[in-house]
Amino acid sequence: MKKGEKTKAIILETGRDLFWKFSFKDISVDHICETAEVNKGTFYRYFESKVDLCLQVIDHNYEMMIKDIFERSFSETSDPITRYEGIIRRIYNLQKGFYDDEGRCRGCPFVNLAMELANQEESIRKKLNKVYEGMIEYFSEIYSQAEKQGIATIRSDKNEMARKMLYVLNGSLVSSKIGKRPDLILEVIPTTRVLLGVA
Amino acid sequence: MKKGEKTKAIILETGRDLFWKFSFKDISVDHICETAEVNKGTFYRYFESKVDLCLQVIDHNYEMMIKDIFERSFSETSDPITRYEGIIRRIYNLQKGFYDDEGRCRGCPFVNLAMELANQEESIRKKLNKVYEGMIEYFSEIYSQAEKQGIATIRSDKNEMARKMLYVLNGSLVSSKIGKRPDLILEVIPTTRVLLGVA
Amino acid sequence: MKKGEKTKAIILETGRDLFWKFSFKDISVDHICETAEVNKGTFYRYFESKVDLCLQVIDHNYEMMIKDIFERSFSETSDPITRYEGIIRRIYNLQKGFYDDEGRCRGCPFVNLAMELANQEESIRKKLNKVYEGMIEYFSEIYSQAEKQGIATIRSDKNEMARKMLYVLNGSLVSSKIGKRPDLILEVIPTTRVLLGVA
Amino acid sequence: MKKGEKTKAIILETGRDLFWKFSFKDISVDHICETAEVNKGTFYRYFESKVDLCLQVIDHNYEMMIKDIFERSFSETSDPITRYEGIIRRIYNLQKGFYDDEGRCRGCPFVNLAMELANQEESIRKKLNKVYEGMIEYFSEIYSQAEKQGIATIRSDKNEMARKMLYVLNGSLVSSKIGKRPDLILEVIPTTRVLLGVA
DNA sequence: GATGAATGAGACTTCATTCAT
DNA sequence: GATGAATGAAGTCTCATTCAT
Repeated sequence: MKKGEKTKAIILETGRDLFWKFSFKDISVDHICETAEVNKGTFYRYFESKVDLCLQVIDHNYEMMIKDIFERSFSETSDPITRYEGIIRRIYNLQKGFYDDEGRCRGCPFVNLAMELANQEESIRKKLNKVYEGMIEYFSEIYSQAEKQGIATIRSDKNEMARKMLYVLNGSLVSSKIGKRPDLILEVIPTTRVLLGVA
Repeated sequence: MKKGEKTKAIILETGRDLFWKFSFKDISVDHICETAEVNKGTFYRYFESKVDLCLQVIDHNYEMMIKDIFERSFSETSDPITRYEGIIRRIYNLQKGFYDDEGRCRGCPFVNLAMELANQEESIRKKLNKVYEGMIEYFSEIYSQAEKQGIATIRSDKNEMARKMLYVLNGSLVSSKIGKRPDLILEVIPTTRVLLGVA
Repeated sequence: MKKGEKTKAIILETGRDLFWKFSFKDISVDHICETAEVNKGTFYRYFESKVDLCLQVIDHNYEMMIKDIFERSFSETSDPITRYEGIIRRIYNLQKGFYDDEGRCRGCPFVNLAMELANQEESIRKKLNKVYEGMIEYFSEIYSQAEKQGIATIRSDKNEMARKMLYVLNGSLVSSKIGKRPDLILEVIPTTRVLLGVA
Repeated sequence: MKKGEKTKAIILETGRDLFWKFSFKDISVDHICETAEVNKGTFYRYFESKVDLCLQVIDHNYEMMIKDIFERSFSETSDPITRYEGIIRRIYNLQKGFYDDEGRCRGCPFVNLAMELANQEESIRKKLNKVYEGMIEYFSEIYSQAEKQGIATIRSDKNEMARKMLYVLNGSLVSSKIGKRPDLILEVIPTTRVLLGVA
């Protein structure tokens, strides 16, 4: 890794952390630069604008989520329900970690940005929409398998079912943030069992 | 209504509209004053700060939601499922209206503010938490009745069930905003039927 | 004059002075505010942007030029040639004053801004174009009278002749600034006599 | 031409083009480097500073003007009036070309820089002053010949007459830029005929 | 000989809030 | 009771230049 790449990576990681912990509008470029210990000119050498950083942060978060949460859960087992529980448990562990460290849940980095910016920054809204399409594919896969194997007894269009699974998850993340209650995320597991018709 | 009260009401309504249409940070006090056609000095006569306005906007939104959405749906019928569908349909109509007028869904005014500010403005987070406790009481009531009447076949702690109903609703509002798809809100109805175990 | 008007007038006069003495790009809003002893927020209360100030400065300069140079010269006499000489002499006196005070000629405030900004700020170019149309009307009037009275022996379209008179004047202002030689402006008088065919 | 010389020539030509098309302050060193496709370090290897580049651009422009406009017009004929007309026509053609390509006249590269920088960058002012002294020599020569040959009937100090010829030319270049009217430059020809007293 | 990285000052502009009338 | 004026901190972003390879 060259020097420049390292600098960019530090800025990216700093933005990722601060935007998630607080919000997009609450964090200034100055703040990011101070935290990352880089010059403001350097920031704009690597990112066209604050929004551009945000866009790249979303990409970065997406890649990490897929790798550390979805793919890891998938690689552990081939049972779709266990896979799903692995995903939720990992999300819970993350928020529980934030809660223990910071006294509050950070919530979903995608939902946070979406609610803050979707109606003002079209580029961000579009990217977040694609993020959720990606997640829906994973959920869709889980449902398909569960349905094929007779574990899930409820018949549905697989994308529609995946969307519903997403509603439950995102809704619980919202509540856990508002209520400072990471435990609520665990309620997603039995809820989704009912949704899929798993005994 | 006295002149002063009227002025305050105009500011409150303007804040309600703009914070919802855009976001808290995107709307400046200047912008509110220009739109409401009041002087900046006047603003600070009626509201201690921008956050104070926001707090009162939340109260106002809550009152309107209870009156226009929940109570109206309750007064129409005594059937719990029909009541629930009335609530969702009213929420859908609202977002559909925004979509037709503005080309996008505004999303839930409480979720929006929560995701934007919960981790920075504790006073706002607390108030939003109470808002959802209020909503949960309504959902709890619906479930209790449905369960008592044998319409809902799934047994659960009523508050837990109400929370799950909220997850589905809030999750769908998030997705409808990100995807500019008000129709997704209607998916809440069948989803919740499954959750409650309604035939 | 109300307080606000006074503040605006101070900013306007400061901008007029600094833009003329230096240039548009060399003078920052900060610099103007410090010189005018007003807060930056106050600046933007009265002017939408730096370009907006510049536009109003041009208007202000134009009004002053018409009043103090053209109208005054016209009111002194009815002889067109004497009127013209009055105009040039007043312009010379102005630049001579700058030269004595500051060691250099400021040049024409309109030509300066035009050369600096015409190809980047269309709004400024357009306004400056109108300024010169205004000046051409005065020169046109002078020529018309001189021609009617038989003082000017050269026949020409009056607007074309006025434009030529403007070329000589503006050209001399350019040279006086580049050469730090206010005296060159006085050469305009005999030059224009030849142009008009005045004995 | 060695590689280094070539690199320097590219930067010089890029600066020449951009400073003329826009202005000195509007063009950043970054912009020049990107357009010239050279590294910023390389820029500062060949030029001490942005002002240094500007100084060399002026020299370069001067050499090109002398060669392509003045010398070429002189070599075509020995008649002083035809020579003069050749100069003006070439200047017109240049501006007409800019107008056709870019929708506007660039104006005189010397006048542009002078009005923008004369009062802030003494080194640039001085160099521009010398440029005009050079031009005056050519005009002086034209007048001398015309006067000697009896073509020009007006008696004058030759340098003074040359200065006046310059005023007309520069003034028309200013007007053509402000008015986006390259045709105005052609008015210089009859104007100067009157000035010289050519039948 | 050339490159990419870094710097710090400063650009224009907006903010929530307070003060004086 | 209400208005317009003023404030200073902070916002995003660009600049000419230098440094370390």
